[in-house]
This record gives sequence, C-alpha cells and structure tokens, in this order.
Amino acid sequence: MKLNDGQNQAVNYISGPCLVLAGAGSGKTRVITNKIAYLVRECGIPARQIAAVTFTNKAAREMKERVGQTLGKKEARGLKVSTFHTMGLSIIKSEFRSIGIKAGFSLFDDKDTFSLLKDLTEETLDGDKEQLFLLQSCISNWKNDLILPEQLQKQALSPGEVEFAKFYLDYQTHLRAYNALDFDDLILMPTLLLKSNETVRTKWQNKIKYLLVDEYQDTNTSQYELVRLLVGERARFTVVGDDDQSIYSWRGARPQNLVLLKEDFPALKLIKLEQNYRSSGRILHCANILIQNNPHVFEKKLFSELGYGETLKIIIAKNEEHEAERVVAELLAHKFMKNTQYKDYAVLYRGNHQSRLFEKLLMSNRIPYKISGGMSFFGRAEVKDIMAYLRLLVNQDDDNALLRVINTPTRGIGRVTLEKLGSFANQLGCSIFEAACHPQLHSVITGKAQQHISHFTRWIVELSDNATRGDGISAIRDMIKAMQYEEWLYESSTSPKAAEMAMANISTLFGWISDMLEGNELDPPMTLQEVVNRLILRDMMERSEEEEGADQVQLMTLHASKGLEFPYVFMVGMEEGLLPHQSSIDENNIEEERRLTYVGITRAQQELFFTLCKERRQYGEVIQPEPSRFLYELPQDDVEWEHKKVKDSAEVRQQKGKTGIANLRNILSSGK
DNA sequence: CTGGCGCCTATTTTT
DNA sequence: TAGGCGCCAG
Repeated sequence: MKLNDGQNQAVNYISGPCLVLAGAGSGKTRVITNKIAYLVRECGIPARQIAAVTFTNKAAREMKERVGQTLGKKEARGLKVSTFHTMGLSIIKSEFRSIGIKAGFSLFDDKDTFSLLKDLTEETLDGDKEQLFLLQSCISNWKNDLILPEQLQKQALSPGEVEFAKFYLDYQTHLRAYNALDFDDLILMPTLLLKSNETVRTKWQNKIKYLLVDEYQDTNTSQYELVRLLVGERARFTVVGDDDQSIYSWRGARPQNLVLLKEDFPALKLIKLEQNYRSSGRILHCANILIQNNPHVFEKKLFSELGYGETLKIIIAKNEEHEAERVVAELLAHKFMKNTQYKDYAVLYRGNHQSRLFEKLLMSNRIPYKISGGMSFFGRAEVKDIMAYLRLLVNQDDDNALLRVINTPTRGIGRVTLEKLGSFANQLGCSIFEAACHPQLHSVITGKAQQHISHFTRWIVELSDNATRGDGISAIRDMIKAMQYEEWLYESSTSPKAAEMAMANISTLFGWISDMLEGNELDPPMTLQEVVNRLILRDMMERSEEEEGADQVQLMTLHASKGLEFPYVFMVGMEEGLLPHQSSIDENNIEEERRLTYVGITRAQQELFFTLCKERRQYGEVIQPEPSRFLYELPQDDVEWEHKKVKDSAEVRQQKGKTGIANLRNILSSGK
C-alpha cells in the first residue's frame, strides 16, 4: 500500500519540528514506522540515535514489531522504542549518581506508595482511605506539574494543603531512605536533571538525534518538559496526536500541550491526516458532526472512501436486563445473517460495572467473550511474594518488600518484633533492613527474635550476592528451594490445587525472568535489577498467544477501546448520567465525554449500534434516564431510532439543541 | 470447601 | 439497593 499525500508529507518532513494531527484511523502507526525507516535509510541517521515514545507498553511493543518488519532486524538494531516511563528509567539508570540515588534503586508501584503514605500519616489521617487516595493523587499531580515539596511550601496554601505539602516532603524523604522511586519520579527526575545540568542535557541531546512521540495529546506537563529538553534547540522531532481523542485529562494529560507546541516552536510544521481507512462514510460523518460541538484549535475533518454504509441504529430497551438481551439477540441474528465471527463484535461501555449483565447473558448463551482490563496476574499473592523477594535482593532498603517477605514463609519474626524493629529504624532514620543489621540491634530486640532476624539478613545478603553476580535465574530457583516456599504453599493453601496453580504462576514468572535475563535478537540481556524494575512497570509479553486470535466477543470500557477497531460495535448505556457521566455533567465537563463518545464511534468499521434503557436501577432506586444528548447531536438522517415517534424525537432534539449550544457557549467563555 | 454474615461502595486507569 | 469481598465457623 502506498502512502497518501498527507502521510508522505509527514514521513518526509524532517527539517524541523513537526506536528502530525492524525485523526482516528488515519494510519498514524504507518506514518511513524515509515518515518523511522525514512530517517534510517534516506537520512542516514543510525537507528540507535532515534527514539520513539509511546504511553503503553503494548503500543511500544507493537511499534517495535512494525518497525522490525519495515526495516528488518539489522537496520532496526538499537532503535529506542519505549514508553515515557521506560525512557525515564533508562536515563535515571545511567545518571543515577547525579540524581542522588544509589544503584539498585527500587520502583514503587501505587500499592507501595499507598502503603507508605498510610504509614506516614497514621496519626493524622488514621487510615482514612478517601483522604489517602486524595493525598496520593495530589502528590502525583504535583510531581506531574514539576512542583517540588520545597517550592510548594513557599506558596500560599490553605491549611489542608499545608498539611498535604508536609506529607509530600515526608514522603519524598522516605522514598530516598528506601532508595526507591515512584512512577512519577521516572519522568520528574530526568526532567529536573536535564533542566539543571547542561552537561547531561547535551549528552542526551546528542544521544537522541530524532525523537518521535505518539499520542502526544496525552502528555502531561512533566512529559512535555522532558520532550522539550531532549530535543533542545535543534528541535528535530515529530509528535503525533489528535486533540479529539484526548480522554485522559482526569489523569493529568494536558491536551493544551498541542497549543503550547506551536508557541514554543514557532517553526512547527503542521500536517493533518484526514483520510480515514477504517470506517464507513456514514460513521465518520456522524463522528465529525458530533465532535464539531467541541471547540477546536486545529480544524480537522475526516473522510473515507469506503462507501457510505448502513444507518446507525439506536436500540431502546426497557431496562438493563432487556438491554443486554437485545444486544445479544441482535448480535446473534447479525452474526447468522452475515456469517461473521464473534471477534468482529465489540460491546463498549462507560463504566466497568456495566459489563456485568452482558457477561452474564453471554455466558448463559454460551457465547465466547473477553472482558479486557484487569490483569490479575500481578495481584496473585504468590507472584507478589516472589516479586518482593526479588526486590529485596536488588535493594535491601525496600521496606515494603521486606515487610512482605520477612515472615513469609514463617520465620518466627512476629508482629511485636517487627513493631520494635520498625520504631528502631524510625529512630535511626534508616530502612528496616539497615536497622536489622545495626550493631545496636540487641538493645531493642534480644534472644531468639534477634537470632531469627540476623539469620534472615545474612541469608538475604548472601542470596543477593549470588543473584547479582552469577547466574541470576538459578540463584532465584535456589532461593525458592532454600526457603521451602513450595512446601509452605502446600501447607498454607486451602487446597493442593491452589498450591499447584500458585506454583504454575511462579514458573510463568520465572519464564519471563529468564527470557529477560538472557535477552534475544531484539532486546539485549538485562541485569536482575533491570528485570525487576521492568516487571514492576508491567513491561512484559502479557498473555500474548493465549487469547490473541481467539474468536470472542470483545467487552471493554470506552477508554480501553482507544486505538482498537472492530467491524461491528455496540455502544451501550447511551443515557444522560452515564454518557455523559453524571459527575461530568455536574462539573460541566462534557467536552471530554463527547470525545469519549467520538472515540467509541470511530472504533466501528462497518456498523454501529447504540443502546439505551428507559429504566435503570441506580443506587437502589429506579430512574428513568433521558437518552444521551450525544445521540441528538448526531445527524438524524443517519441514525434510526427504534420504535420512537418521529415527533417525539424532533421535540427533544430541539430542546437538547438549545441546551447544547448554551453549554458550548459556557465552555467557550469559561475556557478563555 | 462452603455458606453466611457484615462491611463497603457505586467513572474512566497506565506506568 | 445490590453485588463483591473478606472473614469466620462448620
């Protein structure tokens, strides 16, 4: 397949900063992969000096694969394709001295940070979950906005904020003591370093001759700053994005970064990709009309040459059960008529809880389905245990890891001992492991408990030496044997079966670890520390083969559907209060909900069905929701309302139209 | 392993 | 209100 004009332009323009506004289904992945190939082949830039950044590991993996296909393994060697976080991690890895952390640092995931915050605020917040979550997200937001605790304390704050700012400082201090970084640090630290240290900055600017960023509309402040620092004055980069698909602002994404880019790089070349290769003309027309209700910085209009296609159908159900029944019935009839496969269908919804009834009904009809989201592998106790051991081997100051494993399997180190040990560590201002090795330990803990502790610490140190020096994987296997973990599993599990499953999970984990330690053609071998950190970032093959090509109906949230496509799509729960969600209505933030709807619509290739209920149970009571305003925003000639009086819909349309415009005005005036 | 009781929570989630 | 989950007893 040849590239179209826009795509060609986007690939060939390399003389300056470049923004590719890539509409849904316009072939942006092709552009990125072809551009990388172009840079290597035509411009003679070695692959190792090109970096491509994505948001998810899945996207990175896919891009790597596609480039490998286009360029061939030889030419693609050394190409850096990674997520923002992995890229940050690799900068930190080579610059950790300048950042002020020790080698062998740990990564804390959000469970770890939560438990750390819980400990730090025990007296003040007393485990108040809501407050803790709030605190956690505040800290994350501050970090994403490049605000440090010291700066925060200088700002005028409300009493509540003052308290939180203090926790933030405390939190950072403790992270340092544990020699640990959280996910946000993976961006924040490199950004601060590159900003303040010219030598390092120049070094990395020379290392990365060309930078590509995918899903640019999802970048937050610190990520954009990192991009700016990396590209420097030369500004040799391409970012690809679509402001209409920005659906993560609730998580810190700043779609305004698209505008900033134009201001920060006046020479910015703007290229629009408007030809869609995915959907029928009618589906696109509906999407275009809908999204026109949002204000735009860059105007964009998608078109398609795939024919106009079927009318979009709006199915009206009595209640939720009926809605699920209707979808299943419609799907089966459709499948029979068109002789399609289950995997050609997707059911998209706003909130995870909506999946339940569909799942129930699909199951009772023996229809294979897959609900995406929720990868529970790393939630398994045994996997967490082993991961904690590995973390401890790499970094003994990782208190979370230590606390998890110090008495698993049972080693006679009970709660009382741990409390003493904990307060001793607090007193010394060091990690628990350090405290456990402290010569004065006997002043706090004596007798058997002390013996158990020093036995444990010696064992860990020895293991750690073995694992880092010699053959990593066999050292780990030895470790499992030495602590009789398997026996302990069989004893402590409720059934032998459960223990067997647990062991199977552990061998899966071991498989990944040894693969990563050994490396392959595309990925170089890693050290144990690298492996552990990668696993915490969940950067692995996931269950790729298992269900990849399986013939299953796809169920997922609208958020999870971004980037995917399906021949036939059901968007369910098209009701005021659900889509747009009530909280978004309350906060007058329906633009993002409209984009979410836009994302959903543009997933469909051939046919699109909407469903809604006349009645729905909510918090115990039965409500009668209005059809979603977005349904009225669609061109009514292209949609077909099921048994609904024409007059009726026209009336409501008019009403809705008014409020829609009023809202838009509000948004426009409040936005500026 | 199972059933029952009581508690919690109802928007999206990656790294 | 209902469903999910953890905990405990049998």
